[in-house]
Amino acid sequence: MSRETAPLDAGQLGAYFALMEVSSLLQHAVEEHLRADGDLSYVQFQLLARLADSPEGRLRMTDLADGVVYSRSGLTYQAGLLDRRGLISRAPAADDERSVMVSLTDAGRALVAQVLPGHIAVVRRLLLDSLEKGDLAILSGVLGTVRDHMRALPPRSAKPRASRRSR
Amino acid sequence: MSRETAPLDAGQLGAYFALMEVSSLLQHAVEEHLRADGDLSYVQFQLLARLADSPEGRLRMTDLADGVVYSRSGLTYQAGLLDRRGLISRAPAADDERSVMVSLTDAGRALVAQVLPGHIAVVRRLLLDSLEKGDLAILSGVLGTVRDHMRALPPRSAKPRASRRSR
DNA sequence: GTAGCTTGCTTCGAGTTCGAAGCAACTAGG
DNA sequence: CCTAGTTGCTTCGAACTCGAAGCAAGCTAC
Repeated sequence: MSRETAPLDAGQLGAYFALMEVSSLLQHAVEEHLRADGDLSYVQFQLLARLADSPEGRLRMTDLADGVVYSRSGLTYQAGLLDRRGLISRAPAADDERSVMVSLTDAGRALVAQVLPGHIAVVRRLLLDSLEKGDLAILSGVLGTVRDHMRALPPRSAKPRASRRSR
Repeated sequence: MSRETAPLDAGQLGAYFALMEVSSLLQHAVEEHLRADGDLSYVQFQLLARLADSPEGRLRMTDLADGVVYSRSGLTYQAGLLDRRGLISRAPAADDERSVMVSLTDAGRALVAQVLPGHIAVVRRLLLDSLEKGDLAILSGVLGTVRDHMRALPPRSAKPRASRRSR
């Protein structure tokens, strides 16, 4: 049995399981709140939040999809919903006719502002309150490293269609 | 603005985002592998693995659903699929006619054994390889605490239907 | 320029998800 | 026992998700 596929020891298993379970529970809790408080799904909130966070309040579809780890077709669907509700608007990019720039509308920005406090409260209650101050720093440090590591490896949404980087 | 809803500082935000992003990326990667290697979804694998892990190789539907943070109706659906493929079997519990005991079949156990090495390899490559030995222990310790904290708070699947604890 | 590629997005179909409502088996209180 | 409440699971409908296929705009090399 190679080193790659050798069984995981208790610590490794524990970390992996705990990670997936915590994120899963947290997501469910957050989702419940967002639905009640602003009639938003978790994905929708993520999209709006990411837009609100971006310097210009607008992003290309692809960047948005990659940001939230989401399929492109799924994004088209969700963008349709958000557009219909007047929370975002879409327009072809000036420099590239193919690209669609998604912008947050005032209503969208207002909705984010409306649900954010409750959202934060949930995250605090479930995640942050059970962390010591030191733990928090460690957690974000460690997970940050992991994320960069992961992002460096596989192109998620929009993987190269034919050729790979090296061939 | 109350303490509960005050904005999160950079460290808190970083921890929260990193957590959700890492789990999301990891899940997608694992899912891809499981699909290719054993025609299983992530949920299905979790269900089988949990059964394989249980002392008797069998569990009640509800416990299974709670274990993987999944809706009861969703579990019924997935159990149907797994049953049809001969990976699990279902039978009413002896002591309570309402309960359904789910058992792993030999085929199910074999399939878990088949996909496990690859599964481990993916987890290792994406998650574990980017962790220092010390980080790993810390991560699993911290997340373990968080999980217990979360589990203690809200009854996820199967929340009280009518009355609440206090009224 | 133009043929052949790559890229950005959408459409489509099939499969999956959830919560609400429903049904049967247990349980408590009289 | 009966009645009312609770619990375990399934059914149902509506919504969401994904990847494959499709289409148009951009790029490259001749």
